[in-house]
Amino acid sequence: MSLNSAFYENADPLLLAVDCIIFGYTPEGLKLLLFKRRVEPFAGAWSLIGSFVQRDESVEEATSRILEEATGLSHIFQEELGVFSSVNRDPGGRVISIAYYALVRIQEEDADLLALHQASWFPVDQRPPLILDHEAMVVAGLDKLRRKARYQPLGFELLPEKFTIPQLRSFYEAILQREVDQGNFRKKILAMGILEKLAEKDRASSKKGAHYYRFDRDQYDRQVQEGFDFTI
Amino acid sequence: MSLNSAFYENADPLLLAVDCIIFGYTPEGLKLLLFKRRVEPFAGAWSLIGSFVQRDESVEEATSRILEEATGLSHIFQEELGVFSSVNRDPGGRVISIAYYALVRIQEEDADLLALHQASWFPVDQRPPLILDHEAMVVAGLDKLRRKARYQPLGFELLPEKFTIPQLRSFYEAILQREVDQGNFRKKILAMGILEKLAEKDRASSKKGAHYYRFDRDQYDRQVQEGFDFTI
DNA sequence: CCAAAAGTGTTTGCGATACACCCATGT
DNA sequence: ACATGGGTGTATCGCAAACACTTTTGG
Repeated sequence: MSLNSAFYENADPLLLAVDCIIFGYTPEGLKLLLFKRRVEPFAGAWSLIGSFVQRDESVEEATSRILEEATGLSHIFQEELGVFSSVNRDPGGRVISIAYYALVRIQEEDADLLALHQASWFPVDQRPPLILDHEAMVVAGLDKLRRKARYQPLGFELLPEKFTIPQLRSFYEAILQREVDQGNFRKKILAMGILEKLAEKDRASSKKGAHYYRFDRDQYDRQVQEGFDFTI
Repeated sequence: MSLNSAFYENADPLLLAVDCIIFGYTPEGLKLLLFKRRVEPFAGAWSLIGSFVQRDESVEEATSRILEEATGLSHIFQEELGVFSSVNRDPGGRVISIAYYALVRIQEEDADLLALHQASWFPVDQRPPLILDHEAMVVAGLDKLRRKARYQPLGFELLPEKFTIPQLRSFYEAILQREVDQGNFRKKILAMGILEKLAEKDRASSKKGAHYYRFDRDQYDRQVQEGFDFTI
């Protein structure tokens, strides 16, 4: 170890956890993936999914591990939200938690896994009471998602691979919580040059049918390189 | 303890630290407060100031404690920057660090304390090599400060209580790293209605003299309440 | 009276908003 | 043929950017 390990040995060891706010989206609105807690205290209550950070992994790796265990998906969008560290936040022990939010396409996760974990998608504004300070985490996550979606292309993590302009507009109406003008939205988003138009049309919601588009991440990255601003 | 304490007892305890990126500002530009490290490994090298989080304090409290110990000031602006948790980031032990950035008025801190801690202010673009991953923390802090100062009134934490419009403009030129038009800047910032004009003038930098102003936080908070956007 | 910085006024152009209008098609 | 949602075009307003101009005062 080090030449002066007393410095390290005199420090208080703590438990460090990660809790994940997993967001999804359907045409009905934003959703939140919640889990029935299995351990005391508060066994049986609704909770975010979480885990302790292990000695041999970084916090990001712990988050990826948790997300993959819970949904069966890897490479999920994840970003740190904040540290929750009140001394008495967890009656079970002195645990400091790093909250992450994650974005998943609701169709893609493994239904059996969700059942196994006793997990359910809730509309964000109809969420049940949550354990510990998880409600505060969700509020912070919602706030961050709503702010950030305005100037970063987070929506494309939540929508299906293929989507129509009206669907994308509905998503932003849900996020921004206000109406968005059809024509202006279409012109603006297409002018960015980051959507690839597909031949296929969606005929489910109108007789004329709406063209499907796909997010072109390479093009987006190139635009950003040139100082382009995504803001909706 | 809990009914199922095995859940907690089987977890790996870790050391949690806080490291502070302390920014200051002088007319010459942005400054960074660095410290000579006293303990091995890397004793004698330049470092951010930090400390382990103790069992009986939150991470925010630990940060305030560190900042007060280092500068003699309380109620310093502080905000979390990110978690640094690579498994091998610290050869001294398995330490996960939460980086905070803090903003102080350079005149106000206690000079004796700085000497006691072997601390010095460095121009941000002339900083020495730093221990561990502190260089990455500084880069992240600079990035966050530069982004955030554009749409949050962080500048007023760094400038003296009283400042002139030209001084404020110089600050934003340093932050944004580009020239800012005099006339337009003055009109915009005054139109926000968050500056209080003082009778006194600064005659140091011109014969005509420039009026001093003071940031009116109450007015700012009221404006924000009404959906006002600060963006420079 | 002139240089130098503070401070004011004027013009211009682009982008956001509002909204009118045209298109395609299943019933 | 018409209702319905997709898609296009156009007028307007506000505001940021550029920049010319006026003010003040010490040397």
